[in-house]
Amino acid sequence: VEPRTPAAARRSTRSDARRNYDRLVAAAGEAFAEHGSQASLDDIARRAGVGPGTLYRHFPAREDLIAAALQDRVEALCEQARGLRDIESPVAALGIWLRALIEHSTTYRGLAASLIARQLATQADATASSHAALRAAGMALVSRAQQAGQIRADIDATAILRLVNAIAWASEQSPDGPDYRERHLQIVLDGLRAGPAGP
Amino acid sequence: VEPRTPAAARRSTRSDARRNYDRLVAAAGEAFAEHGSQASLDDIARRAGVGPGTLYRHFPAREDLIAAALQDRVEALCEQARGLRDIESPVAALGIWLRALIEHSTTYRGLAASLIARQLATQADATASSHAALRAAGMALVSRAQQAGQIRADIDATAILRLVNAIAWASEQSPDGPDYRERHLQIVLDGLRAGPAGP
DNA sequence: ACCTGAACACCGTTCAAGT
DNA sequence: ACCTGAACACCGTTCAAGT
Repeated sequence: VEPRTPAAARRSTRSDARRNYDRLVAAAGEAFAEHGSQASLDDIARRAGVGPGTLYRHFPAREDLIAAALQDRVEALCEQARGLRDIESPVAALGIWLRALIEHSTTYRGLAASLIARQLATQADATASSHAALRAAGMALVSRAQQAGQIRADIDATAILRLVNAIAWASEQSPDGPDYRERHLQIVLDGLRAGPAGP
Repeated sequence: VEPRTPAAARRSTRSDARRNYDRLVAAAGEAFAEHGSQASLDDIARRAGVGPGTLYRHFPAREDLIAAALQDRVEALCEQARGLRDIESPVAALGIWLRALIEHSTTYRGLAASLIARQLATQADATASSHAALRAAGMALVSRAQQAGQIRADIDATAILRLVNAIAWASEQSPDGPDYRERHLQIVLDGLRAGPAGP
């Protein structure tokens, strides 16, 4: 078996494989939007008109399927991060991007817990995934703000991304979630600005 | 059927019912400690030596079983909150208690997501549960710090508890979780102190 | 090389039959 | 009043048989 990664399967020469891949990604996008990132894989295969084995062949883990369904959005976020390098204040740029990241993490219900948590905010194994670029983009923005002395330097970028992702997770817990995301982010940004000693 | 709530079943007069209740709680505590709050309910019933129907009779939802297994710890946390009313600085008292809350939320893997999130940090339906007292204790400590002008007042206590619980959740995401809990809490506390306008 | 779908293991939940 | 355990529905995952 050659194509172990979704990327390889996507580049397959066989038209039926390529077609199944696309159908699965489209079906997954619908199912995740309806039922959250824990949507039934059987149901996704059924929607796509393929057997469950075909789904597993293309996407060995649920995370791979989620990542594929999110690919366009992830690339857009990376692009936005590149554009924000030109902004005057590093901490302002960081705030804008973290806000967009929270929105991304709440694209599907359960997403913050499913995918982002592991691939965005841990040191390990995020290397091969499409979210590696997202993680790198976030870390660059954090580093820039830290080197400018605008946010505290006694915490690493990974942990900051994890905390911000936790805000996205928390916003799923309350019926009026979106209203609090902004305030939570504001509190964390203020806390990052305050420095280790406090105000 | 009379005893719908765990509390009612606990007070049952029949000795076999009472014994099964106790066995289930003990088995649940072990299983949750081993496999997290998503441990198999079938396995818990097996450990307790009862049929799955008996488990459901005593604990209609997984949350009821978790709450029962945590009852002693919850009461201890409430007791600690009462003691902290005597401390000089309201914000210092709040910090101490929130630290203990995070520790509580990480008693079992997945606990922050399972139980606390809904029963501690949402406006709705937490009334009847044993966690209602926990929620009330936390809100009192927050209010006291707000009224003393030590933390910002532009966010309600429920949302603050949700954010702090999110820290507990986040600490499960990294292998070196405990190390970052303290720093995350410090950032949030600094952000709460900073006030709406920033430093 | 890829697809299919039956098969397996596991789990949550219900309920008729017991005592 | 409570317990039991079989039964059902559903799901993730694997794999032998196909093309």
